[in-house]
Amino acid sequence: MSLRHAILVLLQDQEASGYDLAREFANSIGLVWNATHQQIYLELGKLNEQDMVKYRHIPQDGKPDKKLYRITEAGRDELIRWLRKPAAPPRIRDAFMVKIAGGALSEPSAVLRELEDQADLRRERLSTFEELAQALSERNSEKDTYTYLTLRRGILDQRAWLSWADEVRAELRKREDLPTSA
Amino acid sequence: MSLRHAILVLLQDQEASGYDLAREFANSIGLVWNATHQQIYLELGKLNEQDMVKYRHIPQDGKPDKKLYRITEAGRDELIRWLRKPAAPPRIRDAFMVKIAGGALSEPSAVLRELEDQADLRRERLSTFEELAQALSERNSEKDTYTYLTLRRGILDQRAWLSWADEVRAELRKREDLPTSA
DNA sequence: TATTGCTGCGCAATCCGTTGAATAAGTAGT
DNA sequence: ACTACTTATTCAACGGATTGCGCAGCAATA
Repeated sequence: MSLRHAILVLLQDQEASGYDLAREFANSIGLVWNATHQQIYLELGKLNEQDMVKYRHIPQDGKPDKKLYRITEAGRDELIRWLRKPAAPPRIRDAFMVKIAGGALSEPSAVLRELEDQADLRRERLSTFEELAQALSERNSEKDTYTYLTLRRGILDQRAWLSWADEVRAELRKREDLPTSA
Repeated sequence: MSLRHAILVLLQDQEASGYDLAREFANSIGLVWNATHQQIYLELGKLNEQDMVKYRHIPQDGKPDKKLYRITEAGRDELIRWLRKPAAPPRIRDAFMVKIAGGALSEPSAVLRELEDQADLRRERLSTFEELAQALSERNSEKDTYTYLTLRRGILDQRAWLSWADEVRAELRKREDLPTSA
């Protein structure tokens, strides 16, 4: 349960609205933790009650008003406290992998089709991450090290997935056009 | 929400009790989806209500009675239907990665310590998977192909993580003993 | 002109998941 | 003899997460 901490990490160096955070969860931090806007607004509400964040109300015209949140001392303390204690290993929940495990029930060609869809996604992410990492490493500021390392994780992960996909492709093509064993 | 489907996949070729399934979730399929026994019993209850599975009540002496579940026609249909429709991309929730992203607040030495703990876990898993994959590829039966591919995924994943860890180590050692930028 | 999309916030219902506990009897170890 | 673990199932409470909906107005596109 550390959506709260992911939010606090993001608020560490910027003031942001719930909407801003939602966008960041879709991008940068989304690589590491994701959440919908409903969850984020809810959690911001709780964090506010607990004085971990506070906000300024910003009236806008043309657009709806917004609340710009920033982290408080108490929030930073909580974050540091959390950073100190060991994290539980991530729980794994990959529906596509469940499909592979149960793949004997499908036709190889159907599995291959979905594999390619997933591979497209991964390739897209890979190039996004690579571009971002490139940009970061050029202006080599001290502070971005951790963002860079996070991106590297994403990059290595996509590459690993794609080479696994190569293996699956090779394996399934042998079986394609053969009758299903179901 | 496809714990149900993971269960159906497991019941595809064996009759099993909730307890059996729980053990399998801790091992083989746990690599791909995990669940506690409470969840499994609950889901089996629901699946039973919906006639996707049925059970035989087996009285035992010495041990508590058990219910041996098997998949029904309706269950198999549901599974096939699910296999056909594209899977949503997995949601990512990795607390350790959130820590890296917010790492500027911690001391590098603390991050390194936790990195090594995680790395130990990964190395352990890696060798388990490698042994299992080895065993599977020796008795090369048609049917195990999918299990093998699932294991390969686990193997490549652990390796990718470990080489990422090498990068982190190299990067953080530069910063070790330097004052925190917080 | 109608539709879609973006900015921005929020509620309510429901479902999924975790934690903790209870029951019950056998077996293995100190 | 006592403790701990394994087999086997289930309940209760809570909190996290998803889905669906609603409001509101502006900009751009079809």
